[in-house]
Amino acid sequence: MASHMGLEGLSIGALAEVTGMSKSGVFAHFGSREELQISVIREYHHRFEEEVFFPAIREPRGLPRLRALFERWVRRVSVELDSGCIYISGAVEFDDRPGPVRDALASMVRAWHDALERAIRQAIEAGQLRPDTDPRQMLFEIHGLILALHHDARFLRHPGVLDRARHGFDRIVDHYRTPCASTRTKE
Amino acid sequence: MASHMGLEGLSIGALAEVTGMSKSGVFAHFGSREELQISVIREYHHRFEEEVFFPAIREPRGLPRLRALFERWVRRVSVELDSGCIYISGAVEFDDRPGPVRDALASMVRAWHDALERAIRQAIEAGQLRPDTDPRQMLFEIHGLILALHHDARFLRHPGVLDRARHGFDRIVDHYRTPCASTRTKE
DNA sequence: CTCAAAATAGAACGATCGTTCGTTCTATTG
DNA sequence: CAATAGAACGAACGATCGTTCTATTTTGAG
Repeated sequence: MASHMGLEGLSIGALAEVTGMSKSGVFAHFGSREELQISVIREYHHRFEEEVFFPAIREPRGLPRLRALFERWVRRVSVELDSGCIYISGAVEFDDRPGPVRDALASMVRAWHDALERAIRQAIEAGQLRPDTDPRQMLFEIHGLILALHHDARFLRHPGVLDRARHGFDRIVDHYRTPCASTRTKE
Repeated sequence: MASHMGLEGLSIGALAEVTGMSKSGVFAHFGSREELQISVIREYHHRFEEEVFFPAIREPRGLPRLRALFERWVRRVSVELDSGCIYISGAVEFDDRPGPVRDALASMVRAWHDALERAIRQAIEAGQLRPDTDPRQMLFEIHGLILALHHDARFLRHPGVLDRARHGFDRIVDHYRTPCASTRTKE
C-alpha cells in the first residue's frame, strides 16, 4: 500500500479495511502513524537487502559485484513497476519534512549508497576501474539511471526503458574503465 | 507551497491562511481542488518556459543550445533547492494516480522532453554528435543526472552535487561526440 | 451615479483522518 | 481454577479536509 500511495498516503483506516481488522486493532500494533511508516520502511529495507544486496554480495569483489548490485537494483525497480520503490518516492515525499520518518529513510538510503560506493572502490583497487575514478561521481551517475528508469517507466509509461538503464550502465563502466574522453585531446 | 509540500499536500485551507483570505474565497477562484492543482502546474510550466526554455532557445542550434537547456535546467533545480521541482515531485506523487492532474503534468513533462530531444537531434544533424546517437538514450541519461541532482541535494543534502551533474553532462556529451567505447576493442 | 457582475466572507455539511478509551475475547501462566 | 497479558473491537473525540450555500462587499462599465 505504501508503494502505491506513498508513505504519506498510507492511512490506518485503509490498512484496517484491507486486513479486515478494525482501525483500533491495527493502530494498537504500532502506537502511532509515524511508527507504522517507520515499520514499513524497515520492512522494505529488509526485503531490499534480501533481494538485492545479499545475493549480489556473493559475487566476486569488484566489477562483477557492482554489476550484480546494479542488475538486481534495476530489476527491483522494474519488477515492482506496479507498486513503486519507497526509497525513491519517500525521498521526494520527505525531502522537506524533517522528523523520525525522514531520518529512518535517509539512513537506509545512505547505507545502500555506501554499499554501492564500497563496491566501486573495490573495483578501483582491483584495477578494473581507472585509479583516478571518483567513486561518488560514478555512484551519482549510476543512481541517476535508476531514478530515470523509475520516472520513465512509472510516470511516462515508456516501454523498453529497462534496457536504457542497462546501456547507460555499460557506458559508464566503459568510461571509467578506459581513459577515453580525458585522453582524447592527446590523440 | 506546492513545491514544498507537494501537489497532494497543497490544501485550500492552508492557502487561504497564507493569502489572508477565507477558504471559500480561495475556493471560488478554482472551483475544485483538482483545478487548483492543475492551475499550479500550468503556472509552473509557464515559469519553467520563461526561465529555462525561452532563454536557451535563443542559443544557436545544436550543442550550444542543448548545453544551455541543461545548464538552466540544472540551475532551476538547484536554485529552487529550498522549494523543489514539481515536475519531479509530481511525477512521483501521480505515477499511480490516474486523472486530469496526472494528465496535465505528464503532457507538460513530455513537452519539455520533446524539446530536449529536438535539441539533441539538431546536434546530430549538425554533425556535433555521432550520427548513430540514440537521442532517446542520451535524453534518458541526461534526465537521470537531473533526477540524481534533485535527490542528492534535496533529500541527502549532499554539497557540491551541482558540479557532479555538470561533469556527468560533459561526460555524456563527450561520449556521444567521439566514438570511444565502441572502438575500444579495436585498439 | 447606477447597477449588474464579480469577489470575498461566513457558516455549515459530510467525510476522513489519527487517536483515545473502555470492553470483550482468548490464550497462557501461576 | 484463578489471574494475567495480549489482541481485537466498537464507539467516540477533535481536527482538518473539500465543498456548498447564502450573504455581503467591492468593482467596473454604461
